[in-house]
Amino acid sequence: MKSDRRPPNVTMADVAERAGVSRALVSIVFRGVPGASPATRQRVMQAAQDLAYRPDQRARLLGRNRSRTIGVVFGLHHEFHAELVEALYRSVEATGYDLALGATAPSRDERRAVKSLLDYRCEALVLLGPTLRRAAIEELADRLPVVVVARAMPRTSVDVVRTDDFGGARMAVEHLAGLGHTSITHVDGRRAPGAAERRRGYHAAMRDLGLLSETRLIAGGLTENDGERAADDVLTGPPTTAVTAFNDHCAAGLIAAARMRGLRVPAALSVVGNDNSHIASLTSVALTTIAQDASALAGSALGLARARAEASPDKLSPSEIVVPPRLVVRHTTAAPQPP
Amino acid sequence: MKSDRRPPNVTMADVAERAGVSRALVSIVFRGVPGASPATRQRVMQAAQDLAYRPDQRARLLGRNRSRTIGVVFGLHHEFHAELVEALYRSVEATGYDLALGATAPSRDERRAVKSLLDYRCEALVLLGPTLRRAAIEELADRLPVVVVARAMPRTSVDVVRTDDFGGARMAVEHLAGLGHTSITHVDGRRAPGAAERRRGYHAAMRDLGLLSETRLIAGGLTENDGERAADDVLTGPPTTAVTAFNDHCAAGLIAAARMRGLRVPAALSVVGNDNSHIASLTSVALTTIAQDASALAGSALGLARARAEASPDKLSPSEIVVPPRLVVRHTTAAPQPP
DNA sequence: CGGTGAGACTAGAGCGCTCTAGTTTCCTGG
DNA sequence: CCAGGAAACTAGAGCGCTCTAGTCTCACCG
Repeated sequence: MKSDRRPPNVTMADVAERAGVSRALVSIVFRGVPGASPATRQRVMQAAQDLAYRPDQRARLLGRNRSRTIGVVFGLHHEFHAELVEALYRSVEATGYDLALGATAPSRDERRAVKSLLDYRCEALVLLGPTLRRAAIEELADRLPVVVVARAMPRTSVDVVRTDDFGGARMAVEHLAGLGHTSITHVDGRRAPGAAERRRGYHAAMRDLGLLSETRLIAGGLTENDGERAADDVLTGPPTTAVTAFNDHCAAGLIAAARMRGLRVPAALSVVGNDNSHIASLTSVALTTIAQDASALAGSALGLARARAEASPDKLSPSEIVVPPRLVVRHTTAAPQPP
Repeated sequence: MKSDRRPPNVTMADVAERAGVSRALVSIVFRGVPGASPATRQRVMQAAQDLAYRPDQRARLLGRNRSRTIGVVFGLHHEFHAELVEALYRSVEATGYDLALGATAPSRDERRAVKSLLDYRCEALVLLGPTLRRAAIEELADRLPVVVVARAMPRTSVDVVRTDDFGGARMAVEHLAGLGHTSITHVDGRRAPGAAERRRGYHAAMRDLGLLSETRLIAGGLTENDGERAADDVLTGPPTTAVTAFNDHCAAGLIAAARMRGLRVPAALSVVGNDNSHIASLTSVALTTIAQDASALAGSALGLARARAEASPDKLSPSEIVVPPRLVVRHTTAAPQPP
């Protein structure tokens, strides 16, 4: 089957010649705009098929002076970003826009990713959980529309789409309270992005449930190790029957440490995570957690990006879209053991 | 700071004018080829800086009739692919090539990813663990150079870069034998890609160690659940002190089930996984496993892709590069408990 | 039956680069 | 003092598309 590989690229002119029409007509047909008779359309398509013609994307973009491309900066190793990217692909489908991916990793920082995307003349940038300095993001937003996803940026000039972390934390507490728990502890994420919001949500929920006196806050972190360390603090001191953790990893570490001490989860200790990471769905963990709505986040982000790309600069004032999270009940929460 | 956003794109001509030279000279400077005096070079660079000029990538690619772009198809949710992509970015750095990412996900299949990459006129395609039919891949390889990574494709016309699964399985067994284990069981991956190789490696190692009579093969799978199920078979029947599992997830499930039964790992049962997935490095799992060398795989893949992109078609015969894996010792393996 | 206008189609000028084939400048050696 | 040649620089034709401003055809209407 080693046929004529790499034929001297088939271009529009070739198709035009074979179909016996002008190049412009081929363009019309391929863009699907009016201006060609059905018969001709058919003929052109046939010719294109015969020659295995595919329009050159680069040239298209160059020609019409819009790239119709939206750049997405995402963390290669960040599993939730993967979900967001997938959702973005789905959302972009019907819009006529294209996605260009710029990956971020320990060995490749966001500036690099942004730069290469800029070189391809994206019309807008969607930054997933950017760690860039606020000023850097705003500077970027001076050059092209920027949408920040999954990071709170209070009082900024860029668009933000994020999950309601405050509400999510509240949901976790309410779920536990609903099961009958009263002494509910929060293991927080210290200074991690979102940690403050979740802490506040926890607090507000406890207050509203009349459990203010039971409020107990423990410094945690983002990793399993943080969770394990926090277990010491949780399990000593006043007895607690339930914990909401900053995220799933922290929760998993906590659970592992608790079980190591012979504590049964959820019988003796209920735990709610946050993020619905892959780890939460592992059957050996089966963590009850708060899930973010990737589709909604992606859809909103794309909507904003397009709106700005199409609007004349600075016509729209920056908006913040807050998406509600969802409680996913698995097997780490149960009614408290009768004493 | 809402300055003049979206300035009517600054082009090469603008830079040329400001520097008082021809467009061609600007091109020379930006391509870094000889033909400009240091003084001029300096002047042009300054002008470019003043205008915040960045060459339009699309136009560059169109102009020189080579895209110098290598397409990479990867699975968004496949964590090892993330590592490979990162390594590819590192490898591509110094080559003057660029990477274009095409993501694959449950809702976006490989054909889609390949198609969009093709539209950007990549010069070669690197497919990470493709699930495409063999025929589809070979057909693709008729159109442009294709390198398949992390999938064995015996007797094919495309280049393949993969890890030595046979050797990896052998390493796992030898590690266990070195610790003093003799009754070593293998929980396999049934028909999963790579499973057969690993099974064979296990077998060969057992034979070479004179442990053929201890050989015990149990049907497993790729998931945690498969591992949990396999635990039943492993723990009933003839006593086993060590297990090599098809992959880390299967191993983790096995360990969880074993611990659930009160069996101590590694004291009573040593377990070796395979792949060095994220889950293996979790402190609550800390799985001894076999790691693939992402850098080597990426480097080789890129090398092949470039070689083919540069060579005249079909000059090179297809090659298969097999990269040795590496044993990562964590805390699920130890010497067998004295009886 | 000439005028009109919609529909089908084309010529050709970009888009922002690259690159070949020059032209100009200036040094060097005979 | 000039031939020769390298180095510095420029003109202009692409690359493969899009899109504006046409031209041509032909049905339809007053």
